[in-house]
Amino acid sequence: MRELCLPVGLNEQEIQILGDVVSSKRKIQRGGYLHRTGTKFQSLFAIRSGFLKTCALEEDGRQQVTGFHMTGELLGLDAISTDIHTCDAIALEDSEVCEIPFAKLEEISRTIPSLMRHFHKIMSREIVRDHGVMLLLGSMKAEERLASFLLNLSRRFLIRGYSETEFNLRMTREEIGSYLGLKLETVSRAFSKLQDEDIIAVDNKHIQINDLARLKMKMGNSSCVT
Amino acid sequence: MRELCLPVGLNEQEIQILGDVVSSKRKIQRGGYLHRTGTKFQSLFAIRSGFLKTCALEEDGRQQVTGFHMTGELLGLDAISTDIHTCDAIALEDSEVCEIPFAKLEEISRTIPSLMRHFHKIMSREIVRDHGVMLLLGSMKAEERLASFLLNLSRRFLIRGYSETEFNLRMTREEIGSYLGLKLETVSRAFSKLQDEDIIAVDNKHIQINDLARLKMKMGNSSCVT
DNA sequence: TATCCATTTTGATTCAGATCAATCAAAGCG
DNA sequence: CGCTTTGATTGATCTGAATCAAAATGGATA
Repeated sequence: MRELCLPVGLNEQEIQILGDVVSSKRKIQRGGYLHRTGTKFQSLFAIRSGFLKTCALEEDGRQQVTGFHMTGELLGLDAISTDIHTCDAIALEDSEVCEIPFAKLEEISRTIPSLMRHFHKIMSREIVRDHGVMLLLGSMKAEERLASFLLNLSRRFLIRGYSETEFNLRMTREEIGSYLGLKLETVSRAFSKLQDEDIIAVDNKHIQINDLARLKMKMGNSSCVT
Repeated sequence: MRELCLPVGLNEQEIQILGDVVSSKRKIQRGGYLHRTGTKFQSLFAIRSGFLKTCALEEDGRQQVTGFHMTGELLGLDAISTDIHTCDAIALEDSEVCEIPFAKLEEISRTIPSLMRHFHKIMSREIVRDHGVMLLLGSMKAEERLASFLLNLSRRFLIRGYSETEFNLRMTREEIGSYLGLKLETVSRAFSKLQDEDIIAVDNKHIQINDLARLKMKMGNSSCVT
């Protein structure tokens, strides 16, 4: 329970109540679906371990990775609006999630104000995150996007107690490209460029950040350079 | 009260309770700020009339329009996560909003389940909307983006009882460009192109859609054309 | 180990949109 | 009523990323 994203600031009894709601755990193999676009929404999913991507797909076949998700994050928020999942959630490595029946969560959040409050903050944070991606897609160049992406991963690994300068990517260049609004070749070139400048070292999926400061520079200095 | 976005499916007594919470109305002149990035978050704002834009701005000065908002929509959802507004909200025409103290909304939503449910749907819908914009920014060409934008406006005007084929834009080409991840010249050219094809008629801010069906085609056929 | 398939890298070329620049129209103002 | 400012359109040119193509690498499997 403790490792869930939700119980922040709850007391023992409240955690107990929440624990009764978070009934089942589910394992998803690498490549497996946690949920599919168009299916009925029942539950949110809290990631206990692993790594997943979410993909939106339009009627016209257009498809895009809308996010990469790791331990402690909550999936399914988009489905609340229509009770239908609006994206696929696919495991990029073997993963484990807790299923949280949404109706029950709403019910108990009525009696635990801090839970409700926290849940609202999580939804709001997702909106803020999306605005950040919109900014990235709308105004950054390829290299800036990749730098931003790597720094984002770096920070999230750090928070979870892993190295912020050395990690393995779980996704392909194509998936990164889809997320960043770039073609996979462009992603590859951007990696090579950053490596040539000794800012990072790339060995296929393994990333070593040599110079965090300069990587941060890469992200936000387009206006300064010009 | 009735025209607010929140009271969907509430009974008389519940509407009464909500009405007590939605205390003050506020008028904002064209060009005025409803709220600013970095200021303390207290309240959500329900738009009663008018038209506003929200702008995210990064530390590095980068700025982007994250949305255009009209009657019945709810502003401020992004600020719940940190209790600080993460964007500017600026009126593009004289507007009127209802202030909804968020703490009170959370409180009464505990006693009115349908209100809580509805509020969650509104937040979730915002997430879905943002994913749509991400898709647009990540995978559409200029002309497709503009078509998508016009159709979105068209639908929203229709819902509010206005013409879906004839309306006045409240924002400049530059603001449209910022929202769509394009430069203003590109927006202007895309307008001209659609006009040359007799799909729309443009007279400065006045838009007449001559062929809704073909405009929809424009939006989603990049894969078919190729 | 050899084979196959997916993934990644790199190069050459093309193209959509950015940038630079000029013109024009409408609105605000002394 | 000119004058200035702001916004919009259009043209010419440049550039970053897409596209097309080929080779290299890696992992999975027989």
